[in-house]
Amino acid sequence: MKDYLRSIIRTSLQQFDLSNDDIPEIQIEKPNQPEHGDAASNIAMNLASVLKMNPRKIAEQIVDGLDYDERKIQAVEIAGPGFINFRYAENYLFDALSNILNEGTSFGKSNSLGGKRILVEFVSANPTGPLTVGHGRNAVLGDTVANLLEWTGAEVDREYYFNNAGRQMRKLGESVRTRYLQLLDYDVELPEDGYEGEYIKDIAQELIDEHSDGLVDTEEVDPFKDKAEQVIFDDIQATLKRMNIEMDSFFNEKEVYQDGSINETVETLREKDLAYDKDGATWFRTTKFGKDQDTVLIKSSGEPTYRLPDIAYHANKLDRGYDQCIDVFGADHIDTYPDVLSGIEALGYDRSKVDVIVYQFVTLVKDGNPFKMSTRKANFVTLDDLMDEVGSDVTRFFFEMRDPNTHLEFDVGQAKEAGEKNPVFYLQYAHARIHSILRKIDQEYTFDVKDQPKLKLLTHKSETALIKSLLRFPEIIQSAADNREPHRLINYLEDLASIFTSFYHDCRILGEEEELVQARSALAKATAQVLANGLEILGISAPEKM
RNA sequence: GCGCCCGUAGCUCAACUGGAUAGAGCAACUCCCUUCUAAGGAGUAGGUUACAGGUUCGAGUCCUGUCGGGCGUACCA
Repeated sequence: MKDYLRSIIRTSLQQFDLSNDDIPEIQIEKPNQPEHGDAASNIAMNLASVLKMNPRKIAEQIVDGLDYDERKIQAVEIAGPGFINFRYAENYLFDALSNILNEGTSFGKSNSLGGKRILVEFVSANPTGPLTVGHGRNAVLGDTVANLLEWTGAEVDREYYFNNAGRQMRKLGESVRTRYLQLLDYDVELPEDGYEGEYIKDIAQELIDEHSDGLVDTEEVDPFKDKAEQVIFDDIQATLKRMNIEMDSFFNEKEVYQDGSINETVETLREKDLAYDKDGATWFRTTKFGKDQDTVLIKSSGEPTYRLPDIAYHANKLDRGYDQCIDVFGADHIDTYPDVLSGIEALGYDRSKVDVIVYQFVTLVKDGNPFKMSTRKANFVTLDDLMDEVGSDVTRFFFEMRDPNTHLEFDVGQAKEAGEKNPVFYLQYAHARIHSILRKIDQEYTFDVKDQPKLKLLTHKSETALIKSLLRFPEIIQSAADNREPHRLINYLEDLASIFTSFYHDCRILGEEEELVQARSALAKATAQVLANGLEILGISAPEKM
């Protein structure tokens, strides 16, 4: 419909002497006030300075030149400083409703990203401990954005990038070894900066179950580290699965070392004079890309910093033929990704193919005070704990309902309480209510399948409002996907559920004239479908009974 | 010090990328279950959109400055 409005406005604009450059994007939006119609354009105001005319005058001329289909548009009005307001025709609404019922589980899907292959990289937590609520925002955001992109036609792969080498993993192995020895009554102390979590003891216990005291004399950390990695990864995957997240691939940082691309990357940068040696280290000329300082790629110890494998990894992604790579990470990485972009640009890739979703940190509040989480110090709240308390639907919803770009406060003490009266139930409840009615209709009525519902009977203002809300669904998905902002979908679904509830109170279904029962049940069914499709994208269940 | 993000009702957050009278949910108060699920509904109250300027037909949204909070600013990841 928006496209249709844009096209007829564009046609009418031909009466003005305007070059294409002078015509701004034609914006169509839904007015806040119902009296202002179903759709509005501010085009006349935008053209006022170009045409040097009074915007209302421009609006009048545009409207005079509008050639619109009366089966779609019932009325066009000019209001305020020069808004052009459109009212949809009833027939259009009925056609749209019938279209929703026909499309069913695919209603809302589009092909705007058709043919595009997109890689979404998210979670990417190193296997040093269980996933915490801090990771939760990343995990849910990444998965939901991936779902949104799939609904707009893209072919999406989900990837988890990790590093099982390096200092932190070594500390982890040492910590397991210490706990192992302690469980066997040896008097040893946890190393400095060791991992203090209870889960380390569990891993040590597993080693005892498998090897008894056979590892007591093992000096190398590897057997402990490898066991820890395996146990922790199993745990992480179980947590993800519980949250309805399934990765397509896991990428070990080690791969970019083994296939030589680390070296290639450095060599290429050297050839282009973007890398050089100084003080025993290898530096990346990030000053060429607008930074204040150059950045170390390889430390004087010979060990690369994380930036180098990051650059090689992103090049690897693009080599795999993705049209777009999306990274999801927290605000603490905000200063590092420009280096990665500069790096792949230097290697000859198109940096616009890498897109980054930065989300702000989750602030944990316990007993009214904020506190810092640290995996190493074991003061964290795991996602599993959270799901034990409130379930996975509430957990996902919680991370999806807020703008990624704002700080999110999470009160542990109120988690369960919030779980009991969480807005997610409002959506699920509306869905369950509809199915309850549909079950009763199934029992009490037998509509002839060939008998199309007489949608023309749906003229109550609550019915009209509900239909109008339903048909916005596809454009909501589009904007949520384009902006990588799942909370837009949540806001919409809450609004829809609220409009449905008004309909539910104003318009009875059971016990009315049979034709009206059929028409209203069709409307209810379409509503349930949209709620279910929306919840599907959010990775949240849509129960038929509650 | 410098860079990025945030500041909206008592609390947690929206506001369709600059639109018309800034909205929900909790919490508070008043009502509504002989009616398809009360996990619901109707209503009351609650605001100088941190502050000060600026840009224009129009600013919560854009620009400048101030204040407050978060995160960075490593040869850590």
